[in-house]
Amino acid sequence: MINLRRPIDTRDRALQVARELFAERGYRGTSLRDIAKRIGVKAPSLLHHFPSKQQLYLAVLDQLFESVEDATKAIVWTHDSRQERMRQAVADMVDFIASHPDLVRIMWKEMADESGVGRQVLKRRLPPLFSTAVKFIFRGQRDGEFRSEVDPLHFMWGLNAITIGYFAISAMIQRLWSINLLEHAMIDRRKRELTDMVERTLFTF
Amino acid sequence: MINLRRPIDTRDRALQVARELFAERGYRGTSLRDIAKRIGVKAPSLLHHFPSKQQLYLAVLDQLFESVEDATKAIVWTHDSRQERMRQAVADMVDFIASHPDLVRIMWKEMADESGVGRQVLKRRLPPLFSTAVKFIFRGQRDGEFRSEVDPLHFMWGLNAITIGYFAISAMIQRLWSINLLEHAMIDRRKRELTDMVERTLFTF
DNA sequence: TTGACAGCCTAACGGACGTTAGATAGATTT
DNA sequence: AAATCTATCTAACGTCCGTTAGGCTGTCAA
Repeated sequence: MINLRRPIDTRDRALQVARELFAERGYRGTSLRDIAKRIGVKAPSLLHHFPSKQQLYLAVLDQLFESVEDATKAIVWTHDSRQERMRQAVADMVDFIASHPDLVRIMWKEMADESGVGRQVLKRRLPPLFSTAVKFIFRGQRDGEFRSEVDPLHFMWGLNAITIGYFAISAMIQRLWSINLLEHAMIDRRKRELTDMVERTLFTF
Repeated sequence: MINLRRPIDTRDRALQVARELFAERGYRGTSLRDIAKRIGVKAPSLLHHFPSKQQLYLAVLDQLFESVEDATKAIVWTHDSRQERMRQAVADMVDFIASHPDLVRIMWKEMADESGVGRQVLKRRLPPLFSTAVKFIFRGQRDGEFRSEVDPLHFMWGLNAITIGYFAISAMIQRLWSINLLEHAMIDRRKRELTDMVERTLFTF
């Protein structure tokens, strides 16, 4: 009989499908059998590639954080003013988030969940991301480009809520108002709204 | 033997404990046995008061929406300018949310979840709440108090994310930065930040 | 006084889940 | 050619879950 198995594929497909399902239904709402079925494989086969369901989830989470960290690194190195770089960062952030809808939903579920499986991963990988942004804002304040009465960390928590949180509920908005926040026009509008907000609350003029 | 049972209590206690646990661990992460144990009762006894776990959850959700609707009604009827009423509404909203931490977390989980049990409840009760706010902003725009280039519905989604979303992750912030967002000083700060933001992005001066 | 009922209990059912054991078959290495 | 390894399978185990059946007991109305 012809060999229909493509060994290396299964692991990658598992990561991809797991990401989709975890984003949609959460960790507890997704069974290994669900993931396996969508790949066209039986559940125990997944445990050949990952030691447990929990480890599979953590692998997904790690992959997401890596793409976030890559995106973050890509933002920082330009020679514009800090105000211009901030504007650009917000726009890039929206683009990135909009093109990774699964990421936003998993990340947000993990942040909002108290009994989350990924607590350790968040504890390790989230503070450095915020720290980078906080330092950036702090330097801007020192140089008089950003308002000094703004608390950088609080500002970032708010910005986090209004970008990630905003898109995390896009599925509900689609259901209730039949408006797709991930559409091109909507993303552009959101970019403008957020940039405006950041300019008005953070920038000195 | 003395009768230690206080019949009416159990139902109320169940609603209260269920609200706490659903907020903390989500619908799927909370079992009837968990809820029952915390009340000091066995699981099947809960089904004497509620026909199923799902109905218990929906009862919790209904209760939450009622308190939100009550709070909303309390805001509207003053005779100040719309700008002043908006400022007041934001402050009241923060106070309300901070004093109902369970509400925020359940509501947010429900909004972010695609397979949520409470979809129907949200579909019925969320749009009217937003509609009230949207009409208010719309009238303010007509009278020149609010910027006309702001889209009221988008603005409200953003405001929703930055208030509810912000507090929904307070447990994580406590864990990662040892800062309690629900403390008095933090709530006041948040009130000021949000009022500032709303003034700067929505108000005409 | 008695019968209905409310509120709890124990026991257990059926199903879903994560996981393990062990077999099989093709690919790779020796 | 033989041995080993890799990726899958089937079968099943133990656990947890929501829910049901049925029994007990104290309360209260007729």
